[in-house]
Amino acid sequence: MTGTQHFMLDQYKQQHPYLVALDSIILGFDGDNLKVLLVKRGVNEETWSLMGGWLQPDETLDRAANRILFELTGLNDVYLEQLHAFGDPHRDPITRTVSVAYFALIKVGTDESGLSDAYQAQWFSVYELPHLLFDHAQMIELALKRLRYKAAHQPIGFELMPEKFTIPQLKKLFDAIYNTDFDRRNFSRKILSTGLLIKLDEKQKGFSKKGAYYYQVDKEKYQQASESLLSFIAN
Amino acid sequence: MTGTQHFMLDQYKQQHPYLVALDSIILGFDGDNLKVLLVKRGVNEETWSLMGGWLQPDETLDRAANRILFELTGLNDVYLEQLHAFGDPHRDPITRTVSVAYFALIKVGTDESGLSDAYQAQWFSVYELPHLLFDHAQMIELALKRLRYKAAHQPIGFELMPEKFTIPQLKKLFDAIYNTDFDRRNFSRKILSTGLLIKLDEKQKGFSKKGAYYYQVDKEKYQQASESLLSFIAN
DNA sequence: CCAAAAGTGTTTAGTATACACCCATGG
DNA sequence: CCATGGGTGTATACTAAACACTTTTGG
Repeated sequence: MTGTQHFMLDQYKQQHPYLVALDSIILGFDGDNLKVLLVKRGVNEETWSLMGGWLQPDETLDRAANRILFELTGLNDVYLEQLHAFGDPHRDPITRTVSVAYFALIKVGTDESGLSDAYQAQWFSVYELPHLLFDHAQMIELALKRLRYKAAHQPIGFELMPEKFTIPQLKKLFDAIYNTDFDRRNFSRKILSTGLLIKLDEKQKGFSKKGAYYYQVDKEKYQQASESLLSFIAN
Repeated sequence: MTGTQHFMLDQYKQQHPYLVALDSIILGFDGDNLKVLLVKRGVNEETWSLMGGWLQPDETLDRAANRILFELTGLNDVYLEQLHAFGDPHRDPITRTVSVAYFALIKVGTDESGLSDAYQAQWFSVYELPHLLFDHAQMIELALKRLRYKAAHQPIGFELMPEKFTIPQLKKLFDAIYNTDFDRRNFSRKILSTGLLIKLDEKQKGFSKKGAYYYQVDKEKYQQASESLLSFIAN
């Protein structure tokens, strides 16, 4: 037994360790456009970067991603899921790094105050990105694909909406995600048929003359729907 | 510039590096059941393991996964895609290791001869697994979820079939994947309506009295379909 | 009172499900 | 000649897409 263990340890010792980073694609919706939150890197004035950090010895990957997200946004209960591990030997020119990318969906406007000043964070339209560090552009692209895919199959879109929202607002989100223009009437019917929305007695004022009813997500049903779908879908 | 660079290097030097492993969930179909290929670990006679290995300094993750798969199976052109990164601090009790899991779909029976003897590999039904190393059971479970999900949305199932196959055989595969019993007639129509299959002039003999026609995948159309779907779906 | 946005209804086409029926052939 | 598995057809129910019409209200 001890012999075997020693043999194993030797096997392990021969291997090269690498730094493991986490990068988060933080997506938000401002009412018109799908946005991604980027931070400024000291390296180059014109290079932006995803929010990232290093994996610490006592952390799981999920936990590390949550910690890093919290450091920037001050938010804790955020939709966050692992996207993909990136490990090109030259992706980081300084040293070999494997980065596990996560994507987060947050409700913009809910609480911008939590945004840490330390990182000089800024929202960018996902269709007009600045020059990005390393393979971060690739990561964002993949995150968008995943979002599009998932939003079509599960009620993930609500994660990007505020607590109260109108159907026309929700349609705008889907239009932005798919970069298209859904039929107002069919969209409304389809969304309501999920039974996940609760109609409130309050109408939106100031935008349109008639005013649209506010809705909120039926958290219980949403939970169930997410679970039944998530157990079926990967992750 | 050099100042900045030095600063960055210091930042990097403070970080802890970890071993990065790759583990492959190799799935196959023997005509009746969905199987996973496991190897015996020296540690314990009764513990089996996924085929795995270490990330080498010059490799991308995909390349490393392919290499490791080749070492075991001798196969090169195999469906292989990244599944998920696993990084629990205690998943490997010997040392902290982050493992990037891949899942592979191979055509069983095509060429068993390539299987390296060095690893004592064996096929297990995915519904009757032995005791597994670390978090490998979890990895297999996730791979199955992903397979179920993907097979429902893209023509990925063919990767598990031999070059020539009959519709009833393909139905058996889908029955095995979903652990259900699809309607023979509707299944046939649905599959054929994809236009991805080419009917051959040959019938299967020995199994049924009438004999079922063999089909093969229309590689060109399959390629297109995969691309259009893959560009939409994550990864 | 009208323009603009919101909400409801209807028609039509396409797809999925369930099931009935015929075909081919080895024993 | 019939049991068994393979192949084709059809009636019905859903679901999705396209589009017309009515409602509300600020200016």
